[in-house]
Amino acid sequence: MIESLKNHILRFVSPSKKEMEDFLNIIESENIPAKHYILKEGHYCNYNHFIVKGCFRSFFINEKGVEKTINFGIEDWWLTDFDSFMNRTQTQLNIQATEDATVLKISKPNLDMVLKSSLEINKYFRIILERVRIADQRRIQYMFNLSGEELYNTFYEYNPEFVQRIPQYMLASYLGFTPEFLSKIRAKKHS
Amino acid sequence: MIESLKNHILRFVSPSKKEMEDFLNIIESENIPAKHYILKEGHYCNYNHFIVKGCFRSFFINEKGVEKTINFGIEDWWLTDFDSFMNRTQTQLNIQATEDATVLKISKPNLDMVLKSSLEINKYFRIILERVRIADQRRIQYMFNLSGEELYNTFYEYNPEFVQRIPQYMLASYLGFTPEFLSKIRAKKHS
DNA sequence: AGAAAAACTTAATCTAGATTAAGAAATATA
DNA sequence: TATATTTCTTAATCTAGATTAAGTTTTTCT
Repeated sequence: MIESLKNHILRFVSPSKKEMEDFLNIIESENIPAKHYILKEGHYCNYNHFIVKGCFRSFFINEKGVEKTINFGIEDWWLTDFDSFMNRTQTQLNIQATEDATVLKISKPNLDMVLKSSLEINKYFRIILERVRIADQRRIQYMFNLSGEELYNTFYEYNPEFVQRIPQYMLASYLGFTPEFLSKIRAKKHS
Repeated sequence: MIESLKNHILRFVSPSKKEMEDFLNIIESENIPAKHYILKEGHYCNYNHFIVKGCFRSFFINEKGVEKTINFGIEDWWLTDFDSFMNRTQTQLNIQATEDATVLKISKPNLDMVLKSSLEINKYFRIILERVRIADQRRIQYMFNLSGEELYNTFYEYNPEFVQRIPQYMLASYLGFTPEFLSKIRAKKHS
């Protein structure tokens, strides 16, 4: 199971045997049943999670009580609230499994320890973050420039299988509009 | 002038004398007059830029010909199109100085060379990217949850001096609405 | 200093998407 | 296999912000 993380690392960097072992040794694993949380508003985010199997969403609840989904995570993604994790602040986010899931996780002190001295693990996280940055920028660009309907069509085009995997109201929330509006879009599309 | 980059690095990491020198040695510098570009749509983004003095905006031009500002950069920020820079693809972005500016810049091959072996410089960019990630996530969260008026007020609250520094139409574009709407907000506020 | 260009304002009209509400399907649970 | 819960749909009404267009103010350049 830890193999999936090992393989992911090897896709990007080439640690020595010792470097890899030192890193994998401080990884913990956990099974999360569907609908359970790995992070809840008001708590401290103590782990960065690598998703081995399953799907998660991170969302916050606004002042009107509406859930706003800001990210999804699936297999081979790292998921955390960086703000809370790095700055040791209380999180405003909830991270919930949308289906039965397995994660590997690493605590802040353990991660700090490895990052203090391991060149390749630093490289690994730097590269991951570069890719995340590209994805975030692209998302911001889309949000600015596309209508709701275009956002849905674009998302569907690039992630057809994923759309089947989650309830529509979560996708609507992620794309920045209401579930009712998503229904409208789909009705239009299939007519 | 390269002192400002050196100081920035020392705020986050502790390279050896040699590590710092090797890095600073491959940095180039450039003065950019107001309105000039350091990146233009269709070109390859060959540099990551560290802003010593001045202000830049990165924007793309949509199919209707409207400029959409997706980022600003000021003193002590790194600015590039990561997608183009990392993946060696043609950029869709323009990066323009909004006032006379000075940048330090590093080419992709030179940066790759340093990152291959320097632990501290890898750490440095990893930490920068973690902070960028936090900012991006916060921005997405705001964009989802705040009205145009709230976005402006929040931005103004946290960056009062910066609002004076750029034309309003750029800020409107960055916040995701039209300059006319920003005028409306301000008229309301000052009445 | 004067002309041209760039930036900002105001106001009327229009529209994408929100809101509200009610019912229908689908899924989970006993 | 019935009941409860969750998810999805439809439709009427409403609103934040876009669009268009014209005029004004500010900045830049010669």
